[in-house]
Amino acid sequence: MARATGCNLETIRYYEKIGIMPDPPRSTKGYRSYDDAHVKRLKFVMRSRDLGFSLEEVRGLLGLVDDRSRTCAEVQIIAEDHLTDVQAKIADLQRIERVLSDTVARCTGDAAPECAVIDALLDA
Amino acid sequence: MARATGCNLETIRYYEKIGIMPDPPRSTKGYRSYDDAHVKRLKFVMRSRDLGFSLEEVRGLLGLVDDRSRTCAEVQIIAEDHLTDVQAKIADLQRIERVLSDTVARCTGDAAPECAVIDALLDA
DNA sequence: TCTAGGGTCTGTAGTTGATACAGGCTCAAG
DNA sequence: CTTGAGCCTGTATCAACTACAGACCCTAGA
Repeated sequence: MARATGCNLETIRYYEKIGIMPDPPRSTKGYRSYDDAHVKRLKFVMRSRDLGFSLEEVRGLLGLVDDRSRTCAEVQIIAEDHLTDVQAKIADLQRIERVLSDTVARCTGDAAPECAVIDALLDA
Repeated sequence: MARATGCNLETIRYYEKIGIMPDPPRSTKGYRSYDDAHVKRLKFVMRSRDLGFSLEEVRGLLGLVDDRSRTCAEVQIIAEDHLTDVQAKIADLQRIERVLSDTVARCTGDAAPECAVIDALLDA
């Protein structure tokens, strides 16, 4: 399954340990055997993680996948909360980017021991 | 010093343990006593962390503060590397934001068990 | 003088999301 | 029959803290 999905082997076992992935059936020698449903679930997890959902959020989303009697409204809440988080992080990073690029621009970059970046950090 | 800087008490001791902050002199009963230089250094660390520098990067910056014979060019390298990282993170998050907001927009948000977000994660 | 409350001290464990072994078993090819 | 690869479990490690436990210490009020 690691090869099929590109997911790290240890990560799959980690997901199993924390209950994100189910315990798969084992061969007589104890080897895990996975089927298409496992692969599909893992891909779901990977895509969710790639979109920045935390494992707890993924757990919530999986609960909604597993129990299709639950509603779109529940999913919407999780996704919108996450979207808000992402937007806040973007705003934060953009602020940082502004400060950094302003300061770096004032850097002469020469061999002198005076530096605009250090000064900004010392005196801001 | 925690009160003076707004830094968590445990965090200050953590910085001391890992060598970001120097071991302060102690009273006879073993209480730490800090002076203005400590406060200034801690504020430097806090501002650097706030700008997203890792503790290792902060350590590098502090080295340049401590040894003013070193150059502006060295600082510029650290700061520009970090700026590149920040810009990459912003781009990543903006991609995520696009996908998320597109998907959430297709969410009906009603009581039905069908959900555009789940479908996107399942079938993408 | 006693006591209650807050502060400080050290040291250790927990957090998130993995990743990296160590040490052992199994399996297929040459 | 060996060699190399793969799998198994379990534990340790990473960043950057945070949260205790259990022990002191210090000051203010009764």
